[in-house]
Amino acid sequence: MRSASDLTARARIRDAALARFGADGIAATSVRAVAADAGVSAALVLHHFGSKEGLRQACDEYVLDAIRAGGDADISALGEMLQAATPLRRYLARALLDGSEAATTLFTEVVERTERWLAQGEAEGWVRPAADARARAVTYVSWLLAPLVLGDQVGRLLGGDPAETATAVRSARAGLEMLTGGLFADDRWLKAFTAVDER
Amino acid sequence: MRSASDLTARARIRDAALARFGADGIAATSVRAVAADAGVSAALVLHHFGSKEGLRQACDEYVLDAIRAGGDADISALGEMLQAATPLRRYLARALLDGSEAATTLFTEVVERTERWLAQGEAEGWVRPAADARARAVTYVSWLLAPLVLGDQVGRLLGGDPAETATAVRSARAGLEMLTGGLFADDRWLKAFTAVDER
DNA sequence: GCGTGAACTGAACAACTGTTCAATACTCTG
DNA sequence: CAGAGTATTGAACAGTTGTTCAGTTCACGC
Repeated sequence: MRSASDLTARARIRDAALARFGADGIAATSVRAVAADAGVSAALVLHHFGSKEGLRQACDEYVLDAIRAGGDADISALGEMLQAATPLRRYLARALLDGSEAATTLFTEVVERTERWLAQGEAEGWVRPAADARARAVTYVSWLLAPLVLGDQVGRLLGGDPAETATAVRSARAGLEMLTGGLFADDRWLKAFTAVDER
Repeated sequence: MRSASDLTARARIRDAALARFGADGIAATSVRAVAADAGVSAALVLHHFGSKEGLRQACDEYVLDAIRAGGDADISALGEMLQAATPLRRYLARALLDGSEAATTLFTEVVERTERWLAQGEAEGWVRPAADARARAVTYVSWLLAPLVLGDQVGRLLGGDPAETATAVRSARAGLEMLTGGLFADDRWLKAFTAVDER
């Protein structure tokens, strides 16, 4: 963990913004609050990033780069990456909900990578065939991101110790079990859903 | 669909707040904006709800009641309920992320109801046994809520037509298939995860 | 009709917002 | 050392924020 003082002011501001934006939301965070966290004046924030919107975009790009840098290997790397960097996680969750441009790009990228990955698995026999490959990829990715976005709620009900890694692992394992063996032993719900859907 | 003018001013304000809070976030929404949407003065909003925070709590309670009223039968009823009421959905997603008291209560309630439901299914043989029943229930609920919270992203990649019901159904079906048959045909990922976890 | 209380309003207030600007401190190049 | 350019600041700005308040309109029981 790097200390706050050896970073350039610009980087300190960006980190402070990332944390504040993630914790309280962008609209609820003032430029002055970010400046105070970074130990600089509000004017300097604007000097470096032009405007609050510019600061937000800088955060977007930083998160995007950070995830792209770590996530080239496979999907699980992205998961580990996100588990490690809590402020990043929170910010990303907000960005996804607010529909920022960077978040939209990221979501699209991850979905497409996942769709290819699942198609490959299907060809090699370790992924079951799907009726709607696109919908499956989208749903799978949103499931991957769910504990991230709802991290506070999930963490609270699974022990809620500050070291979130343990609870994240517990949740990930439960998810993997459902995806491996299935949750339902027969297709009663699938049938019921189909029946309702055809109406 | 009820028209805006037959409602009491208080109800109109609450509905306007629900929509605005959900669309833009609470911090980004001003009391004056809500008042304008409801066709009243800003002072009247404060007269009825005391403060902006009071207005938020009223929204919380309203959402909680609306969901409780419809969701007593089983889980799928909650799903349909949420699909129908888009403004409610959006507001709930924000509330879950912000960790409001009502959202926390709701999440806890749903998890506990789900855990009992899954335990019953396990006893009756239509749900596969789980190593960690609690973690499974929490994860399952967060998966249920994922397309809700990430609705904009999911909708965009699955056609994005304004009638969101169609895409929601598509996503729900893909999810149900994964939960019924499983996604992975063998346990390679589960084994890999266990191996990493034990380190 | 009359009064009483609720619904409702416009104007005002202090605090805070993002942003600008002139001025100062700092760091490196020539 | 001179100077150019960057980093950094405090003070000020116009606009918006949540909230207050005195006053007006309205409906209804006596």
